[in-house]
Amino acid sequence: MGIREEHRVRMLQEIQRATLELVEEQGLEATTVGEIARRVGISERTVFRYYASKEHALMPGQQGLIDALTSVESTHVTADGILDDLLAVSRGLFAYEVEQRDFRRISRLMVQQPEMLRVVTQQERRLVEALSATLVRRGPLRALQALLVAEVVTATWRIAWQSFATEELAGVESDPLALFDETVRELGRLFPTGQTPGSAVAE
Amino acid sequence: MGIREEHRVRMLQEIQRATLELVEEQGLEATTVGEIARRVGISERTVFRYYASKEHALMPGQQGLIDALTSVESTHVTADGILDDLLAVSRGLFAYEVEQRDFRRISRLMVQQPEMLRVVTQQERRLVEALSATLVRRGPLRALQALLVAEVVTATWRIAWQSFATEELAGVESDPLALFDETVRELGRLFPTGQTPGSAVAE
DNA sequence: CGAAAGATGTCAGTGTGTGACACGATAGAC
DNA sequence: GTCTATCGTGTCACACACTGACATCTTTCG
Repeated sequence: MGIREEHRVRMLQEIQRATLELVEEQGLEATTVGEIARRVGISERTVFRYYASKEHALMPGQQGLIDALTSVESTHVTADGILDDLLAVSRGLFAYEVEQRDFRRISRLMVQQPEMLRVVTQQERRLVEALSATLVRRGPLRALQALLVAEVVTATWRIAWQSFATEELAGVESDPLALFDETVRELGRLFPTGQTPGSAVAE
Repeated sequence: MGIREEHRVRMLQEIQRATLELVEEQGLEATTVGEIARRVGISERTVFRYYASKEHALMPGQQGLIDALTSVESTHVTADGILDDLLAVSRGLFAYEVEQRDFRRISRLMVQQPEMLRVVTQQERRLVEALSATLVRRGPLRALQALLVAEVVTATWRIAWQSFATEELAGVESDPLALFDETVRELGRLFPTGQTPGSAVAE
């Protein structure tokens, strides 16, 4: 594809860049689509032709994470085995993403502006849906298991990210891999025996 | 408090009832605040004086769950012990809630209209924030642990709820307690040994 | 009773998001 | 290289979700 595809990619980038700048300057709420359009030099209408909403312009979505996770071909047949594989891929991608400039900028925003966490979790819904659907379709997992695995992977990613963002803003230059591992480790510690808790208690 | 408080409670109920009806009839997107107002017989402006948004009118929030969980005084000092206590309380509340009429109606909507799941998870953000904040404030848990516990409790509730809703819509009349227990059990099975997975893999 | 506080409707305004149309630019056929 | 279908863009009109301000009526409480 020639000029057209090229132009489209550039526009997507320009709009995202402008949005990111404005949100850093004024916050998400205070930034209007009109301002974004003006900064890029296009009409408001055109912004919506590239991104479905302000939020999408800011954070086009975990498409990379979705693609990576839904294309994992696990050799395991148990839920915990598949989870391990997915976490391993997430771990690698996390270490890579964390080096990207925009990822860090969004991390900062996530800690500074609580509204941003809403946007992140919102986008992650798509990941949970896509991943659990994939797992059910081609795996030996039941719907409940697939959903649990997808939610755990997503939550792990988000919490590791959030922790990283918090530490970094506090001035600590931490190792992303170590932080991801610690998140997974602590998560595992929540289930020491695999027993069902609370069965004896009622309301 | 006399007439005023009484009237306020009634208005809250009436608006919620009207919203629920309309969303059942037409879906969330298709239902406008104007319609809600008209059905109750009040002005559009007044609807917003009772609920911050259409979504809040439909589902005033897991306030019950938030209150119940943030007031749990656990005797345990480890993350997994506290998690057990919180899950036990959730379990009891789940069994109770599931008997409520509106809870079932919302359950049905959750399965039928995918947009609804967005609303639910949205509302649950407040729960995660409130719960993790409480755990950090008065518990021996580090921020990361508190966040993990809060996310796990929330996800468990949501998944159990979702499973229940799915089964019920499929015609299966299932035992909510058993379903909640199964969700917790499967979750525990995802972490059989507590080892850190994937440490050897990179991207 | 009378004054302060609260609830409601109306009105005007901002911001998001969508459909329709016209116009200019590009791509591929010839 | 022209010609035509397709695509990108701006403009306009519109629907809907909210918000602030004001006037009016009602409840509360001294």
